[in-house]
Amino acid sequence: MQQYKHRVSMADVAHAAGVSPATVSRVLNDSDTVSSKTKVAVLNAADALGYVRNLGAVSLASSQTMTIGLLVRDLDNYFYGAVASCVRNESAKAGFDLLIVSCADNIDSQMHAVRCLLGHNVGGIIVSSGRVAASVVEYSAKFVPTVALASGLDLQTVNSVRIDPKTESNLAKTVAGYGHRCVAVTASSSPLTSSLHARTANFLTQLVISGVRTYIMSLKSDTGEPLHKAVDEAMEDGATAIMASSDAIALSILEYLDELGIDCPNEISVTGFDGMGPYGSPLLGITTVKQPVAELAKAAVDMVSARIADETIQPGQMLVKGEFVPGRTLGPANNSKNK
Amino acid sequence: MQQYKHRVSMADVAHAAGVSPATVSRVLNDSDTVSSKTKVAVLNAADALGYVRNLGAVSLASSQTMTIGLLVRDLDNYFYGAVASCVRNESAKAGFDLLIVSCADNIDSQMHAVRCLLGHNVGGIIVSSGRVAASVVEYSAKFVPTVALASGLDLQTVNSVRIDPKTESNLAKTVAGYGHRCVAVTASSSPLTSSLHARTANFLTQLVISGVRTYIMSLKSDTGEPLHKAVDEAMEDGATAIMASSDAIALSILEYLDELGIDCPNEISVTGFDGMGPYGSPLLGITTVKQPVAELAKAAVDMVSARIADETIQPGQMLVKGEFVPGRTLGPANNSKNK
DNA sequence: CTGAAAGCGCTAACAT
DNA sequence: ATGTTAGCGCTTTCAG
Repeated sequence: MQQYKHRVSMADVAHAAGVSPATVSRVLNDSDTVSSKTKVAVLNAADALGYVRNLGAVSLASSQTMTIGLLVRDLDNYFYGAVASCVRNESAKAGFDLLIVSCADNIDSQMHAVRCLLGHNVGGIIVSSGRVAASVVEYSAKFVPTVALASGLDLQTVNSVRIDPKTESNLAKTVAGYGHRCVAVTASSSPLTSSLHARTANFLTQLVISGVRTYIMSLKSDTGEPLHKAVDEAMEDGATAIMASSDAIALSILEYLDELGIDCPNEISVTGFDGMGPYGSPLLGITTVKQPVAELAKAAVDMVSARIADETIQPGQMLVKGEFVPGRTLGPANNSKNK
Repeated sequence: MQQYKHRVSMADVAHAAGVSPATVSRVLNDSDTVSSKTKVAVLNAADALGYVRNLGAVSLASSQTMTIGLLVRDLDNYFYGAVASCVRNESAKAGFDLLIVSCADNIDSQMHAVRCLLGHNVGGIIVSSGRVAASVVEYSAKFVPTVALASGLDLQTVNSVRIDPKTESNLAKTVAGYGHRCVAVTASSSPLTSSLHARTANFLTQLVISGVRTYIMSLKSDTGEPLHKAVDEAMEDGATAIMASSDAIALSILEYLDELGIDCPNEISVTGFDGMGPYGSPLLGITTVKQPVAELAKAAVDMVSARIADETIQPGQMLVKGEFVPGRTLGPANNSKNK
């Protein structure tokens, strides 16, 4: 534990303004039962002394809060950065402060992050990450309204906003429509995701329905050697297309194919998911789906604030539509066998 | 203000474990003066009741804190996301919780963000954004140890960690070395950045030294119409190379050139800065400089924690080296005139 | 319209 | 080794 500088307190401001602490509190809380003269005096005193409100004391005394928390696992991922950015904007509009905490890829770190948020008395928590354990989200939901944003989690106790699974099926259909008969799908394995990631599952389901042979590329990390090996194996197994569960993974795959001198999409097709920022650039030309982040964020903030305002509201689920981004990395199948 | 659910308090845990609140506090603070039997009893009770520590009350009572704050302006920017991610990892290693708040591009929002962090009793603040006003950073420094990370700000009261300006000069030299005699440099204008962004200034200085004619591309936003217009004008003015102050801007420029059917680098060269994630991809091939984010983050966290631990330490500055990334967007000059 | 006093959850002497 | 007490900065009845 470390000291932090003793700061100006409400009592100091009260003293300087020649009023009682209670009055200062009233002024700061915009109470209408204060004369405008004292209001001005207090505000001036606060300003002159450089007063900063102790939010911990405020929520301690009032059992109230104007802040919500955002838990993200990976800010080093453009998609979640964009999510955080949008969630902040929406929170601000709704009059809430947003506290963002990020965590590592293990339960302990995630639980710690949730407790940190709860410890700061957030009124609600938005969790955004496919790789946050369900138990962590459910734990959060025991204390405050919790919403899973773009997470693939489907829990009764928790609100969720995510992209319509049809968007994922449609992408799979499109791939199948290009004549691919053996398609590999990436599956990020994490100590936390016991079940298959929802997106991967949706891809697979549709591919199977479309009569396509599927191959699961199990990835321990999103980049590097393991990915290379998985790509090699998928191709050996006859896959003519790879459906990556994110643009970041798709890009890594494309880079590897480029290194190998394998032509995409003529020898093998690759699709991504997210369609954000640089990944959606026409210069990269990734065939992908653009997630409507702003819409997702707005829905998430609306949900938490509604449930904070009215405790009787039950958690609900919501789906938004993604937009197909054509790109140049998806092409007809069988070319590899023709050459 | 909104209610938040009444939670289990230390008194409840104490009661359940049949001890006094003080003992619970001792257990939670890992005091060695507690018998292992009671320790276990308390821990079990806390667990059974779902106890979550009220961090506000803790810092209120102890005037101590184990959390530091990170202020970023734009999480919707891969570079700052990466920074946030690294800062979190380093903080965790140092035993600090990290509270991240992001803000909008105006002083009010930034001041609010700093106050939010201070209000939650952070022991120190790391500010990461070129576009955060100096006054905001100095305000923060009045209360807690503050470090500017990769910001271009150079203030006495504040620590700073940034990339060595030589890295920027060297990039400019390299551009000049390719024979460019009229080079445009992007300058993001913001209500907050009164002076020129440090990076832009460093580019310009070196270009002038190298005897190159310079042209300043004033950008109101990093993308869209204004950018297009600025590119048009720079080219009309005879620029054969554009030095963008970030990869994101460079990419937007490259996309526009592509739209126009202008060949890069044969007709005009473009360089970026940051070299992170997708922007550093060989598939994009941007000639840029890679910022050592992990190193920057580590230095920043080291600085705050050192100053939190020892108040007498004076704020210092630190420079780290960036790494040149060749790419394919920088080529010899004059081609446009030859054709 | 304003002040006095109690108490939020916790820690830190001081007792024992 | 553990309990008692005061008080951190604030809000909130309750008086006036």
